[in-house]
Amino acid sequence: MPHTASHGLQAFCNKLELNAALAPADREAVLALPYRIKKLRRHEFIVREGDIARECCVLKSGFAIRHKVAGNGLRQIFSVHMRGDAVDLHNSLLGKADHNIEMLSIGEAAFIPADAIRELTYGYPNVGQAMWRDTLVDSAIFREWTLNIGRRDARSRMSHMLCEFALRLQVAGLGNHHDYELPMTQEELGDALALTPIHVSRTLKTLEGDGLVHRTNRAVVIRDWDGLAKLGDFDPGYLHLTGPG
Amino acid sequence: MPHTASHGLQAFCNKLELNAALAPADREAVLALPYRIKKLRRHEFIVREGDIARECCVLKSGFAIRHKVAGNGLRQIFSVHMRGDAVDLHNSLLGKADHNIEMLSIGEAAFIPADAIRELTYGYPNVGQAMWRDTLVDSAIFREWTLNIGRRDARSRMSHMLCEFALRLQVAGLGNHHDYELPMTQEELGDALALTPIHVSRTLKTLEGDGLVHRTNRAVVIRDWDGLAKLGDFDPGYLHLTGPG
DNA sequence: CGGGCCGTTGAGCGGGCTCAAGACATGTGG
DNA sequence: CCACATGTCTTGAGCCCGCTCAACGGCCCG
Repeated sequence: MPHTASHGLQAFCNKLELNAALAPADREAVLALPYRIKKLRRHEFIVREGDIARECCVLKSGFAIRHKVAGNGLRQIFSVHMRGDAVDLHNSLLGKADHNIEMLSIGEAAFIPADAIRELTYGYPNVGQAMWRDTLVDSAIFREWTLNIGRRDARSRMSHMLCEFALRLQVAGLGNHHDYELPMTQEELGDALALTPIHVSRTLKTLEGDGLVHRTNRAVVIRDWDGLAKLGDFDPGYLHLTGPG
Repeated sequence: MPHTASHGLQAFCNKLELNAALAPADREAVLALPYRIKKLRRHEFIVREGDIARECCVLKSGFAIRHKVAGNGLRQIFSVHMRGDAVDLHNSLLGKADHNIEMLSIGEAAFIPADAIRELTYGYPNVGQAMWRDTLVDSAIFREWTLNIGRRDARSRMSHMLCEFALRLQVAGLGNHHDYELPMTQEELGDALALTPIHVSRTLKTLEGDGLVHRTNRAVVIRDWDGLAKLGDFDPGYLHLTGPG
């Protein structure tokens, strides 16, 4: 799998190839998509709920989150995205955005006109399939988060999420099972897990006390993968990392 | 919009037309898909987690749920499906199912080979777009449920779900804003809302006491739509009922 | 050196859970 | 027709996980 990130869409193309076999012509067509690169600040919104999304954004570096704010002011983060993720295929194909996408860190992204994506799927159905499948994997992750929030207690919830990030970051070439950067504050962790930041702090403390993980600055060190996966009830099947079939 | 349900895939076709403009040839191609009709019993599983899904199932009548059971034995329902819903485009295109689909009531469904779906999208990209969009709307509903479970209290959660069902059933031609059948037990409502059945009972009681809804047997009567929608923090935007753009 | 931002710690509260019992429908077979 | 089992809903009492409110400490960066 090529890892050269010189081209703005290379990481995206790599990710699509995990989803479906692409012919050389398919790959060229993806890399030939028109796009512009934009630098993004921390906390900058890429899409806001209610926007008509005319562009689709692929992350080149940095981290972003999907989220929505309920009427009572509480925020729920739905997913965390990293290099190579097409961060708003959802919003751009649905028309009107139903949630926000916000940068978690500084970064760079490629913006592709939504029409160009649509046309690409007409001419290159393999690529269309791969992108469709990519959004289906996102769906599977949403479901697992629902299960996580609805049916697991704070310690399990946290463990599960840390395991998921470990695997996804490894696949994206940004770390390994045991050690990765994660630029999230405890408040942001809380909004992802539906916990208060205070309880996030206490929960992490007990996980560290049990020798499962260690967290410094904005990094995570997993000390006992098996223990963490067991506590987190973590089965990576829902990430569909092995491709179709 | 035609409502004749004589053909097994008519309701599905109607639903796709909400998502994208279909040419007559597109419509014919959908209705020409090979399928077999099967009667389904209450609690019958259509797909089980871990299955390799080779068929895609479209509901002709009855209700079905998506769900998954956590390691601690607690079940989370992700969505409820009704006539015309392609209930496992997700699983069948991802390959290995990562969740269960189970009938909530008796019903009938059309089973279409997954390969036929895939080929259809190659020959009829408009149909492919419409199906992709359909799964994206499912995604949006998953996200809203995550928000609902993570960030709203029991009364709001219940109100929100009852509002969602009212609108979706109306679009499917199965009721109206104020009055619809919903064959779910309180235990099933609890598994959808991440509440215990006991608390579901108490919550419904207080909503009835406030004159918002009335529930009998397996039906729902909404007495005060505005009040229920306000309490449930319900904004139907995420259902994307107005089509693309 | 001051002011955000972030993380920690403590004390008390409360929404939803647990456990338990009972009410009320169904259906089923005798 | 009743006896009984099963599934569903209700009600009560007590408890606990995670929340709220509040204060403090560390850190970075101007």
